Amino acid sequence: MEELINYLLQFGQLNESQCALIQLKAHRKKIKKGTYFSEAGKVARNIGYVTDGVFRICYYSKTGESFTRYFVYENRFVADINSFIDELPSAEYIEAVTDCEILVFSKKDFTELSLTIPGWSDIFSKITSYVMENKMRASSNMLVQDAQTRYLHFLEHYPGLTNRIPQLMLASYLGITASSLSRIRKTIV
Amino acid sequence: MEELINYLLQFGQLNESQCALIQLKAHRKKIKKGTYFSEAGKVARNIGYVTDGVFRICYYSKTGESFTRYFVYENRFVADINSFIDELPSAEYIEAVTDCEILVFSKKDFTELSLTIPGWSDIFSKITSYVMENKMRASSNMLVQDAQTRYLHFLEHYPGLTNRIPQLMLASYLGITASSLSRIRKTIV
DNA sequence: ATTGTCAATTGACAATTGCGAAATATCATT
DNA sequence: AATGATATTTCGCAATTGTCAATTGACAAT
Repeated sequence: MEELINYLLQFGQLNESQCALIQLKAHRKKIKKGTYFSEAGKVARNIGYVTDGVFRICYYSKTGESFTRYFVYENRFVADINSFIDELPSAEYIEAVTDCEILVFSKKDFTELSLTIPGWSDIFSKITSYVMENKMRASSNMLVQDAQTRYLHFLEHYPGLTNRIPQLMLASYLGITASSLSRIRKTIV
Repeated sequence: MEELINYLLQFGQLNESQCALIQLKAHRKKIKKGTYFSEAGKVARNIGYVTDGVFRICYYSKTGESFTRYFVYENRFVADINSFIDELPSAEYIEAVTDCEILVFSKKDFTELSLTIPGWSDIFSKITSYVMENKMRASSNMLVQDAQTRYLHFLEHYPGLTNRIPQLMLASYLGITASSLSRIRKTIV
């Protein structure tokens, strides 16, 4: 809970009573591995702050194959932000890759905080643009690197995450097949 | 100028006097082909709305090779938004691929509009998250498609743009070499 | 017309990665 | 411990793409 506050304070100012109010609105929730926090086609009713576990944001091809856009883990917000803010249908699925624990804010409470706390919206637009910019840069960088470079970069940037996610999901994030990833791992280790 | 207002109105509400104020703050500026609107390492002092021409957002490798992250053309905003908002050094270059004309807002005028027009900030955070989400989805999609599919998708999504940009830049956006792009074009046409 | 410059194409070859199938490994359940 | 389900590794081969070098094309300056 403290971590949530510290995270928010990186992006703007909040006094003690505002922090207390935020903590009142945040509710703990567990999400079982393999289930979805949010689904494509449905409006995202909640935004979550991950306190434990790993999610992946993914979509499916016509043939049912899944592709991982990115992972979200401890001390980051997880949500389809455009769906949540404008109440539009989500474009993607948010799947719990491990058993997860999050602090959820409902749309109603989130809106209430926007009205009560000046700067709340600003904090979130900063978080959103900062995080998205990084995600975009990451996948744009990957496009011009070979598979091994992408894998090494992942190891370096997300140490420990490799052991928490299935290789097939990592492969689909890296834009390669599970076989390829397996070959690469062999040459590295 | 009308197009700017229409664009903004897609993301929020503005009354007539607010629109007039915005138009007062927007200044026409020409940017010559091959020059930079914004440079890596420098703080972005302006945000631009493209009325004519094509920009590319790019970066350079140690060896001087350039990589194109994405293109921005008519009726879209162009800026390193995180640099502009938080006055941090830019991460990338914004280069005029053709001769360009833009409507610029200085940081000072932009801030003034934020204070004068309630909702101005909201409009921009919506534009930012909407646009970035799309950029991110685009490059994430590209990662799992082969080069020809990426090229066809580009043709379909940005009709006419191919003829306005050098193939080398398009290739670096698609994440392939100029040779590869040339071969692909040959098989298509 | 000629030259120079830069962009785009082409070709030969090498390296990377995908594909499909089979073999192992891992893990949960009984 | 045995079973079954799923994940991962491995293999051979095919397809894609990169690299490097040479050629061609377009266009401006002389």
